[in-house]
Amino acid sequence: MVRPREFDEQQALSAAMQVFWEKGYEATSISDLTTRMGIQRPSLYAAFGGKKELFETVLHKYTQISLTYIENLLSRAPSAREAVRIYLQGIIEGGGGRQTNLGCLCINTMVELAPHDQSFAHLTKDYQLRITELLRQTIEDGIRKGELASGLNAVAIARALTVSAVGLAVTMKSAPEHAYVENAVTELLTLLV
Amino acid sequence: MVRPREFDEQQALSAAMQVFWEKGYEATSISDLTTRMGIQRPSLYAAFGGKKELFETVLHKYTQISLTYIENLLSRAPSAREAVRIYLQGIIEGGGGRQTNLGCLCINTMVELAPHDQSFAHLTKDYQLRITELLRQTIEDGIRKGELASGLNAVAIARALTVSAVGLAVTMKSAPEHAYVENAVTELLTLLV
DNA sequence: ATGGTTACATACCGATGAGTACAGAAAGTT
DNA sequence: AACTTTCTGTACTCATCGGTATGTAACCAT
Repeated sequence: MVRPREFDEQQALSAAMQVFWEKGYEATSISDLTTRMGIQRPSLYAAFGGKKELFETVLHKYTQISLTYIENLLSRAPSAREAVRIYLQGIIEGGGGRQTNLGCLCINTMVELAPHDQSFAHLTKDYQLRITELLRQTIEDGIRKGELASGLNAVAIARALTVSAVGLAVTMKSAPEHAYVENAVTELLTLLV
Repeated sequence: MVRPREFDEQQALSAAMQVFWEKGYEATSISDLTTRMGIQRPSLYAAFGGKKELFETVLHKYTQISLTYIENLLSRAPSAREAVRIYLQGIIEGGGGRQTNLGCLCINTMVELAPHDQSFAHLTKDYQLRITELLRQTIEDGIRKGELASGLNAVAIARALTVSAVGLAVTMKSAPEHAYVENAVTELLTLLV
């Protein structure tokens, strides 16, 4: 009813996302966050609860954005194979607000926090399953349209590609040779033949 | 010349490896280390330099052990395809001292530290390249022996499989369904057909 | 304009972080 | 047995951690 927030919550969340993305959860301090979010300490606690709660909110926002982005990417592609190629290529080149060598926030979280926190294990696993589901639909559409061989096991391929996409996102963090990852992607696409 | 160390350095390093493996670099404190290594704070600094130096030593030891283990695994398998299958299966089941849901220390490091530290980026990338090289040799041996089709692109397949192996190790950290990863591995093995 | 409420900003809290000084204990050498 | 050297263990430093108390400024309804 009185005195509205002076900062935009979504904008602050985006800033927090950037910081967690760059530094990881443990290495990010509250001071890092308040500086980049442009707000004061007590405001952070009042608006977002605390470091862990803020991170959960940030991660949730990230998965929403990321999955929507991937869904659009896949559905707008001219063919099933192109869809998968564009998706994997995007991981290499960092499309959709990604910075290549920072990988995927959700995958980073899977590595850092999933083994120690059940809720993060569940959240990150769920993210991965949703990607698999999107890929499965893309592949099945391709089969239905006659672009892909009817004998393909859409579920198995979607799972293999998801695992590979995770590996690709992680590999990017070590700044690999361009030819290395391009080559891997090309080979992975033969799963669709 | 006088008073030898009261602790075994290699044993202490193994203990430190365990801790870093479980908690990651940032989340591990010196107290965590000294407790599990069974030594006192100043002994740690005297013997290993400091947290970062200790971690570098630990990571070096880890890559040595891991690569030797993988090399043996691949070379002892009855066939090229079996070799790759056993390797990927090992990631799922946690062979060779691995604990499944902790993933691979070197891959964890790639995620946590590679983007912020050039030396770790190099070290982890090198680890990955060595695995690729081992896989390439295995595949080429298979082709030479007639187990695998002569038209296969050994380099590309080795790269794709390495990326997938990385993804698999990461995926394991979120405690996925057994069928999910088994399925993915089976599908990935079709790259060798 | 004013009262009641909420956000902001400074300054602080205890706990813990990495790293070290220093004294006492143990070993090899003579 | 005494001396020198190195390791061990306690206790400390200073910085920073996550989180909070408190006073002040800003807003809205009346």
